[in-house]
Amino acid sequence: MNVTKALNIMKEQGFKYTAKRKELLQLFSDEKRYLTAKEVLHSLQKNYPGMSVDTVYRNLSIFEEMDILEMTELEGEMHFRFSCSTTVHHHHLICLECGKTREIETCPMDWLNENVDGGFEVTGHKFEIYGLCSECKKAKHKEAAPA
Amino acid sequence: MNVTKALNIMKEQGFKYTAKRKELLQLFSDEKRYLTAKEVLHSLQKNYPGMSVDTVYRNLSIFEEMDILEMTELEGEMHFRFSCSTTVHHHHLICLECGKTREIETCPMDWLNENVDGGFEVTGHKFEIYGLCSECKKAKHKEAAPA
DNA sequence: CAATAAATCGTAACGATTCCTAATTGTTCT
DNA sequence: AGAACAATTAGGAATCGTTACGATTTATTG
Repeated sequence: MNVTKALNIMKEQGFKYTAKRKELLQLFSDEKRYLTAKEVLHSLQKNYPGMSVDTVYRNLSIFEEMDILEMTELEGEMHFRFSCSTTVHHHHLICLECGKTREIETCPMDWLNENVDGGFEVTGHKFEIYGLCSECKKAKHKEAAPA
Repeated sequence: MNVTKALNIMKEQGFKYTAKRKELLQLFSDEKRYLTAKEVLHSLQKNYPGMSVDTVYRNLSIFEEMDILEMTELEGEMHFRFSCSTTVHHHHLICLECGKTREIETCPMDWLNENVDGGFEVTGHKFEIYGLCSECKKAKHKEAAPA
């Protein structure tokens, strides 16, 4: 996903172009990681001091419906990121410190689909691996054992 | 897990016996499915009209720390259930309508552990399959197409 | 049964998210 | 370019789940 592509999808779906929407998309293009609504708000308020929470939530929500953004819930808070470039189904390793992700292409459902039936209708699944990326791990160690 | 065992663990850890705690555990023993804090509160308020939210959350929380309850977050809300009898690591099929679950013993991490490293420190993972159990599926269809 | 610490109630506070209305802005059509 | 229309927005209030608090009650221990 990229800003231009996202703006096109937006137009096709009949949404209006606004500078704020473009900036929001640009933010996700720059920060390739999961962001909270609050992080998005604070970032955009640098250029648009009057920006309201409502605007952020509404736009995050419509972009997610258009599959421009991916959403997941981490530690009681919604997190958003640009949809991955790969169109194939995938999962993520997620750094709980900075929100950075790494893709995994294997999906556990491939192994299970056969055995699951038995009257249960599968409508979705979630597979996420949590931890610390190498950068945040280093930072933690430094902070724990200061010279 | 069962009520007696849970009460014993509670005692061992130095917590006091109260009628409310026993009733809360009994509820989870009867309802073998994920319940929200609100559902627990409403159920207990039948016998204890003055029951406060604080008490429910506090107890759910300590029981979860003692591994008497399992917790997961579904649709923005915490859900609790009695810990499964099997002590081995497992995952769940979860009915989003009624909270009933079915266990899966295969864990996707078994396949991935080898390939994941690369500086990423894994601290946890989540694998859940969502859908409708056979009972809720029937109920939905009836409701959708009334005679 | 008295002493003590834990548990509870009732309510207030909290943070994330949603909802509302009037004012503003982008788009379309001429 | 300008008028008309619908979509978007700001600002703040409302809601929801959850946590925090001081005062009171209760379980435990000796």
